[in-house]
Amino acid sequence: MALNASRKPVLDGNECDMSGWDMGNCPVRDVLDRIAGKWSTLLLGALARQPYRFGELRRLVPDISQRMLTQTLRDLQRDGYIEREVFPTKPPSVEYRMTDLGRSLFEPLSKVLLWAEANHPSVKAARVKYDESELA
Amino acid sequence: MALNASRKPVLDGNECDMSGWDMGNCPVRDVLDRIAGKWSTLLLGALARQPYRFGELRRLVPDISQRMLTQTLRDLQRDGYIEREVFPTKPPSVEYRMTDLGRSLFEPLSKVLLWAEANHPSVKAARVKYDESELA
DNA sequence: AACGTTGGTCTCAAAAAGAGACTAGCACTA
DNA sequence: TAGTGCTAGTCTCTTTTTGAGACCAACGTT
Repeated sequence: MALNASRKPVLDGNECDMSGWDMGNCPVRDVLDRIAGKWSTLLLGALARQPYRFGELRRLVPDISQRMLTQTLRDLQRDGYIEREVFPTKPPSVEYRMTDLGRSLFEPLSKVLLWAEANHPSVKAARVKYDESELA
Repeated sequence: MALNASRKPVLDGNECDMSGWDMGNCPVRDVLDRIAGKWSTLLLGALARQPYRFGELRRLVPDISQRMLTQTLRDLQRDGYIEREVFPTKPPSVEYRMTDLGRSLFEPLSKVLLWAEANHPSVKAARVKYDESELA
C-alpha cells in the first residue's frame, strides 16, 4: 500500500478543501449533474444576457434540436434557474427568463466560461501534443 | 418581430458580457463540452486534492464504471488537465496527477462546486415546487 | 387556398454510457 | 504446485441518451 510519498495537497486548504465529500452520494453531484449537460451552460449564458423566446433560443443556438431545447429548458426550470411565461398572443409565445437563483449560479459559472475562453489555446495545444504522442 | 420590451440586461456588464459569442462555434463550447461530463468535475475534484492511482479513483467514485473511468481520464489528459505516469512495479501501477493547467481551471470551477453545495436546498425546493405544479 | 409562424410532441435511428466478463504477469498462500 | 488476488485496463452486450426530422392546431398573411 505504501506508494510513492509525493502526495502533497494541491490546494492550500483555504481555497477549496473538498475532503470529506462522499463522492458516491453528495449534494454537489445532485446539482451539478443537471447543469453539466452539453446545452445547459449555453442556455444559461444566453438567458443571463436577457430573456428569450423559444424560437429565439433555437436560432441563437443553431445546432440544438427542438427536442433537447425543450428538455433542457424544462430541466433548468425545474431546478429553479429559469422561469417560463406564456403570452396569449395569436400563436401563443413563450418567454424564458433567469431567476435570482439562476443569476446566483451564473456568477461563479461565468468565471469558468471566461477561463475557457482565455485558455482555449492552451487546451488546443495540449490536444495536439497528446495526439502526436499517441500517433507513435 | 417586435417582442415585449422588457429586455433589460441581467448582468451589469462588468461581470460577464458574453455578447458577441458565436454560440454555434465558439472556443468556450469546445473547452466546456469536455469538462461538462458527468464524471469530469468529480475526478478533477479528487485529483485537485492529491494524485491518485487508477484503482484508488475507482474506489473513491464507487459508481463509475472502469470503462468510463478510463475514458474520462484519457479525455482530461488529452486536454492537458491531468497527467499520467506509469510506475514499473510488479503489477505496473499508474498515477494520475493534476497539471498547472488543471489547477488553473479548477480554481474557478471549485467556486461552482461550492455554490452547488451551498445552494442544494434551494434547488431541491425548486424541484418539489415544480413537481407539485406539474402534478395538477 | 396555400403557406408561414408559434411552441412544442412523436417516432425512429444513431451515439453514448453502464454492466460485467476477460486479459497478463507477478506475489502470496494453501 | 495449484489456486487466488492484485494491477490497469479492454471487449462485448444491453440500456439509456441524444439527434434528425415529420407532424400538430390555430391564426395571419399573400
